[in-house]
Order: sequence, then structure tokens, then C-alpha cells
Amino acid sequence: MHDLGTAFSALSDPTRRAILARLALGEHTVMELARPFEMSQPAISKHLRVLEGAGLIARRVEGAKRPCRLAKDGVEAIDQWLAMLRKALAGNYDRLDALLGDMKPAKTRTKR
Amino acid sequence: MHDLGTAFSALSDPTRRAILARLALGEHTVMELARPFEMSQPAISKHLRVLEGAGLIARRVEGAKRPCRLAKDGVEAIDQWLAMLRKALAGNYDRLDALLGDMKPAKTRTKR
DNA sequence: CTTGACTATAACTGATAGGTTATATAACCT
DNA sequence: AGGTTATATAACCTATCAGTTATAGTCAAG
Repeated sequence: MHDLGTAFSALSDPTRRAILARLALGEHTVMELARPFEMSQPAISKHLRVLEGAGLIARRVEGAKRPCRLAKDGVEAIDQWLAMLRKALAGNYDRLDALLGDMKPAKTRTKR
Repeated sequence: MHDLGTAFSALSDPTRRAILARLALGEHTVMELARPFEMSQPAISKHLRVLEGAGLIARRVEGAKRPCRLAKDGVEAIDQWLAMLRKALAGNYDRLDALLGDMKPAKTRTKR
């Protein structure tokens, strides 16, 4: 639904990355997530909203609590896009090897 | 040096992603990169500076031109961090499966 | 029903990001 | 040398963002 920019933008903030790292250990409520950060609760709520909008987390309702967990949509979208760059980088390496091969035909081997 | 935030932030802009997609096809000068976008040349220069700072591109000097190419540092840094999320997502799936397996298949037992 | 815990929303503020135009620097070509 | 091409920098404007405080809504327990 939401674009790549939203996902990348969400990950550009260190607080949000820390939240995701925390959620990588398991589900957590908003208050549990807010505690370790010296930051107000509304600030965390806003961060969670951004992460949810980016498809990086999902929430369920449990009474008054809203436990958050990781979602795969965002990561998948990013991964798919990054695949293009990885492929290109591998391709450029081939081209670089070919170029170096043309320039120095003797030394096209043994990388380290 | 450039941290993760810089790299993610760089990728959050659609113009910069388009520039990278263009560079995935091969090296290009600043003017070549600026042409397809209806945007001033200084704007592109700024974008390139951001991408370079994020370790996503590298430039060489060729007379008055500064051809740009993709760099792998930024993508590698991002990939490494995303690996943590991917691993956690896979792990959460296992836990979810175990949970569903433990629960009675009759109805979802919700606490209320 | 009232209280207290959990979370979300509104309104504001300061910093930053992305764009602009104008100008500067440097290399190339007659 | 003079003029054009290629790129970078400076100064500025505006929108967005990350944070704040204050307030409101919702649920569980007493």
C-alpha cells in the first residue's frame, strides 16, 4: 500500500530502529517500548504509527494494551528494491574485472 | 563516517532512488543524471552528495566531469542490519506456529 | 461508578531537508 | 585569451519531522 519511501524513511530514525530491534526479541506493549528510551510516551506512539504505516510492525488489541510485533511487509518491499542494487553491484564487479583484465592481463586472479 | 541512518535516509527520497536505479545501468555524469529529472542541477548535486555520504555511490574525476557509480558500502551496511529483522521475522513465525499448535483448533480463545 | 493504567490526539516549537536562483570554480576548445 | 561546458557552493524559502505538554478516550479493577 505505502511506498518504499515510507519504509526507508521509517528506518532512517535511530529511535525507530531501536524499537524494531527491541521487537525482534518479541512482542511488546507501547509502555514497554517507551520505558528504555528517555522520551515521552506520545513520541513513541508517533514512532509506532510511522512504523505501522511503513508495514514494519503490526498491532493487536489486548484490553487497553496494544502489543506490537514485527511485520514482514516493509522488510520485503525494501529487500525487493535492494535486490536491484545488489545485482547491479555484482554486475559492475564483473565489468570492473573485465576492464582490469584488459588493462593488466597477467593479474586477473586471486583476490584478497 | 556514515551511519545506518544516513543510508536509510538517503534511500527514503524517490529522486535519489531513481538516481541509483539509473546508476545501476552504469556510470553517469552529473549532467546525464540531472537531465531526466525536471529539477535544477544544484539539486542533483546535493542529492549526489547525500548518496556519497551514505556510501551508496562513488565518484571519480575525469577532467571537468565527475562520473558517478554505485558503491557497495551503503547497501552492505543496510543489508547487515536488515538481516537482524529477517531473522527475527523467521523466528516469530516459528513461535506463532508453535502457539497455534498448542492452542485448541476449535475456537480462538480470547481473554475478555 | 470511580479510579488509575495504557494509549492516542491536538497544538505548538525548533531543526532539518529539499527545492530554488545566483554565483564560483575548473577544465575543455577554438 | 575568451567562451562554453560541467559541477559545486551560497543564500534563501518552505514544508516536514521529531520532540514537547496537555488533554481525551478506553479498558480493568476495586
